[in-house]
Formats: sequence, structure tokens, C-alpha cells
Amino acid sequence: MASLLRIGLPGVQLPATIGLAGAAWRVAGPRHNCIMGEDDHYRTQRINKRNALVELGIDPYGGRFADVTAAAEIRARAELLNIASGERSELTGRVAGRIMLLRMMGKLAFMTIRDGTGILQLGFNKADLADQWPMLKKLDLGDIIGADGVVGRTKMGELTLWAGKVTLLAKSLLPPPEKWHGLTDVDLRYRRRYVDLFTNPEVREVFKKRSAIIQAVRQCLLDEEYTEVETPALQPVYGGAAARPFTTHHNTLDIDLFLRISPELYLKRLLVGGIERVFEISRNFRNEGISTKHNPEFTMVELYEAYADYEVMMERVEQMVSGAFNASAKQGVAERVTAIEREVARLEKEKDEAEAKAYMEENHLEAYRQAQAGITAGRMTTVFNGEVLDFTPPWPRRKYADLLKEYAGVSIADPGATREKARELQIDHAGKDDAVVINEVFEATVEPNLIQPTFVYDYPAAICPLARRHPEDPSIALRFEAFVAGMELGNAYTELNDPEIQEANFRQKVAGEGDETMAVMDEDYITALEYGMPPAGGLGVGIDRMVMVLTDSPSIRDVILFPLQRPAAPT
RNA sequence: GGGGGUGUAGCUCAGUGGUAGAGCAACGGCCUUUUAAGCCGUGGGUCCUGGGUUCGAGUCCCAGCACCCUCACCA
Repeated sequence: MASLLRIGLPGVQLPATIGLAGAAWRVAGPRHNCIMGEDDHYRTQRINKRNALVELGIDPYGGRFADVTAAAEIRARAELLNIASGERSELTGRVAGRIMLLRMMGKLAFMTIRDGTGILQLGFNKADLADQWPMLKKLDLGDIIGADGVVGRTKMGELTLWAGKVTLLAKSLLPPPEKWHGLTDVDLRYRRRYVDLFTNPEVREVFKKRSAIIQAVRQCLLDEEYTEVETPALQPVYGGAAARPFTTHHNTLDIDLFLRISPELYLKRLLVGGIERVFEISRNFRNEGISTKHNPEFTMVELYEAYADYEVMMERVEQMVSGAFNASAKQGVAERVTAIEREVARLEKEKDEAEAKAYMEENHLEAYRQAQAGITAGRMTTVFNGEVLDFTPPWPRRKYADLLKEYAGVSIADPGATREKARELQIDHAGKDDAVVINEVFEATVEPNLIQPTFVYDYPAAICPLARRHPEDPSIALRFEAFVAGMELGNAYTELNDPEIQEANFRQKVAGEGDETMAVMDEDYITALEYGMPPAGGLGVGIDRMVMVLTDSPSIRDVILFPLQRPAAPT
């Protein structure tokens, strides 16, 4: 991943400044409780420079800086002017951004700054800058500056804003990471995501895509006349999933509350209330393990549609993922191919064939080329963990029992054989219900093989207390899960709206589920069903995982800005 | 919780029981066309923590901590 991070623009950077509000900077002293050794000479030197700037009458933290032109806009406008190398144009502009690279050369200086749209080279010469030249020498990598100047090209042809005036907008007190490798320490990247973001362009791209994906999902549902709602995250009774909740306490009411593990039971209350198509993009909290696929808080879109069933929900999954694909991966694949090819070419030129080849393989160039070819042919192909995935609807629909037979070699109707298989797989099945054992065998044998997007439908009923039973086989529930890359992406039911069966299911203790059981009685939910809930299809899709597969991010922590971490040890 | 790996300068990383290293960054000097990257010089360390073995430990042993990967549980 480290080398991947360096695709694209060179990085550089510097952590944000903390706790320097008001006049505090005038007397800044050592900061305590810092994670790393930051009370060192790097910081001291920068504080000294900042103080020197104050002496020059400069506010080191700037202020409003109006009428800024984006770097990308400067680039686009310059493109139309056909400026020759070594020439300056008539085009003037004002830009602002963080100093990423800095090359001081006697009476001439170049900087590369970055704003939200990209990078731009600034050129300074002592004659043009006049009395601002001493100030320039007090600037460091990581500082945020503004510049006014005229657009031109250097002798080497690089687009450059030749600055006549420079404005300090924020002095940076901490040194940025190494400019070539960027910040690669995984722990530090998450703890100081702000540094990761301004250092590593690919990271910003992932989160821009995440935003675009969420927008696409929302738009898809709004287009289908869904209403977006917000339901409680603080719940007196938790439910809607098999998971352990976080507990908390409200002081005034003096009651214990749970952080929601799922919005399901509230959203279905809204079906009772007559909001017939309803969805929520909600944060859910599950007090369980952390892994590459699990963060204790994660984002789901859940939706419920009256008079529909789980087959309609399959179409909704395909619609949402298609929208999300077009909003993110489609462009991303082309960009990745270009970026990898560029880096391979550089390595071939500057290093050797072997290194270039290794890079090519490490970054799955062949898979990306295949995916791009697929897109050109009108398919929704992308790459995740080196595998080409094809999201083009319709996705394969496979019956749970058939897959169990295919991969585990056992019949869903033969608990004895299933237990035998469980023994073989070294799954502890003693004292567990048949359905639980079957599902554990399914998870062990089938799920890892579900690489391409696939709907698995008709689950054992005992593990689906909120789903309607199959009309012809009460041991089967009308439920499907969507899988991709061996990962569960979504889960859907034809919803159970019979209050008596629901109540019985809540009371049913399924052996082997441990603490993570869905059998938590919710009296008010039963009451709601007794008023009458329309038959409905319901669906939940993990947004984080969707972002993972659409951005080729191998860990869920790569798509969550601030994943949960143990607090840094005091120093 | 089990297994594997990592932890050395601000960052990225070398380091073979015997004086703690490189590149970038920083500081000083020179430099008007650089593209990660001019030249010369200088400074910079709780080698994750605590024990142990040893004449001597960054290196070997034990324990702990943090992070990553993986398995188990879950979405």
C-alpha cells in the first residue's frame, strides 16, 4: 500500500496546529502530552520564524482571503492560452494553498502549493517580490499561503504563477512527513488523519468517492419516492440485528440506554405510520471485534418498502450499487490504470525492469486493464484485492440450500450430515441448534467463495426472527444476503408483519447464538405490528463495505476517516 | 482470545554482541528557471517499555505495551 500511496502527486506535509487560538501564539511555549517528540527544535524553529514574522508586522494566521481561484481553474484557463515555455501571459490570478514543495535558489524560489483541486507551482524572484523577500525566507513546508501573480511557463514548460505578492494565511508549527514517501505508518495515519489527508492525495480521493457514493445511494432512493428519516441512536431497547450493544446512561432520566445496533425496528414502525417508502443512512454501533471488515461504529443504509418483498430489494441493491459504481469506481478504474502505468514507466526509466514489473504486479495492473476493458464494453467492472469484480445487474441469485450442497456437500434438510461436516471443519457444534450449525458450515464453506456479487436467498428460518416464513416451507425464511469478495454487503427480508409470530420469535431462544441474539423482546414493536404493518420488503446495505469494494480499499479503516483506536499512550 | 509480523532521528528506512547510520526534512553559507533531488558544511537519538544473560545488548532471552496481518465472533 505504501507504494500505492505515492501514485499521483508527490506528498508532503504537516500536522494541523492545535490549541493556538487567540493570542496564545504570542507566548507559545512547549506543548505537553504530545504523542511524538514534538517539543523539539523543529517546532521551536518554526515558532521562532513565526515570531519573526510578527516582528515584520505579519499576522501568521491570516484571515479572510477573497476571490481565490482554484489551482485547477488556473490550469484550465492557462490551457486555452497556449503559453510558450519561458513566457508569461496576461492572465493574472490569486491562489491559496499549502506549501508542499519548496526550492529556494538564491534570488529565485519555486514552491508547489496544493489546494482542494490540485497542485500549482508558484515562482518568486527577488526583484518582483521586493520587500516581501525576507518574509519568503521565513516560510516552511506545510505553511498555508496565498499568492497574487501572473500565469506563465518556466523554461522547462511548467505552468507557474509568478507571484508579485505573497500572503501568509497560516503558519505551520510542525514539520510535514517526508515528501517522497509521505506518511505510511498505519497507526499514525489513522491517529492523525488530517496529516494523512493533506499528505496522501489518494486518501482524499477515497473520501471524496465515499461522499459521492453516499450521495448516489441517497439519490437513487429519492428517485424511487423514498422518504429519508432519522431514528434514535439512543434506544431503551435494542434490536434488529444479532449483536452486542454499547450501553450508556442518561443522567436526568436516570435510565440506561443502548446505542443502536440497527435502525430496523424504528423504520418498520414508520411503515405502520404510513411512510410507505422509508430509508435512513445511519451510524450503528456494535460492541464486538475489530478487523479489516469490522469497525465498532459503521454506516448502513436501511430501507423499507410497503407492498414489496425481498425480490424487489434485490433490484434496489442493484440500483444503488449501479449508481454508486457510476459515481466512483467507473472513473477510478481509468485513473488507476493511468497512474500505475505512469509509475511503471518511471521505474523502468529510473530503476530497472524487475522493479517495474514487481510494481505492476503488486498494484494489479493487469486486473485494472481488464476492468477498464469491461467498462469500455459497457460493464460495471472494477478491481478489489486484485480480483476483477463485475457489478453489472442482474447479479446471480443462488439458493442458500443449493450453495450449501455445492460447497459443503450437505443437504440443508440433513442436520446429521451437517454436524458431521461441522466436525470435519472443527466447528464446535455441541449444544447448538441445527440452524446455527448449518449457518456456521455455510459461512465456513460457501461465503469465502462468493467473490463476484451474488444474492444468496432463502435462509434457515430459525436464525431470521424478523423475516417472513416461506409459504410452502416454514423452516425457510424469505431472506437474502448480498455477498461480494467473500464479504456480506447487504441483508434483506420479506418482512414479518404478523405480530403473534413476531412475538413468538422474540421469545424463541436459539441455542448457540451466545450473547449475540436477535431475541430481545420489544413490546412496543409488537404493539406497532398489532395496529397493522403493510407487507414489505426491507434491506440494509453496509456503506463502508460498499466503499471498500468500489475504491479497492482492503481495510474498512481505509474508508472510515477516524476508525476507533486505543487512545495513544501518555508520554 | 490464538498464531505471525513490526516498533531505531520530525518522516521513510538500514543496522553482523564491541564508538548509533542513510535519504528526505532542519540549521548555516553559495546560487535567477527548479520539478522528490543544486553544491559545501552543521546539528539532531528514552534504538517501544521493564527485567535478564554478558566484560559489553539496538542486536540474544523473558515479560509487557502499541499497531498491522491472519483465525475465531459479527455487518
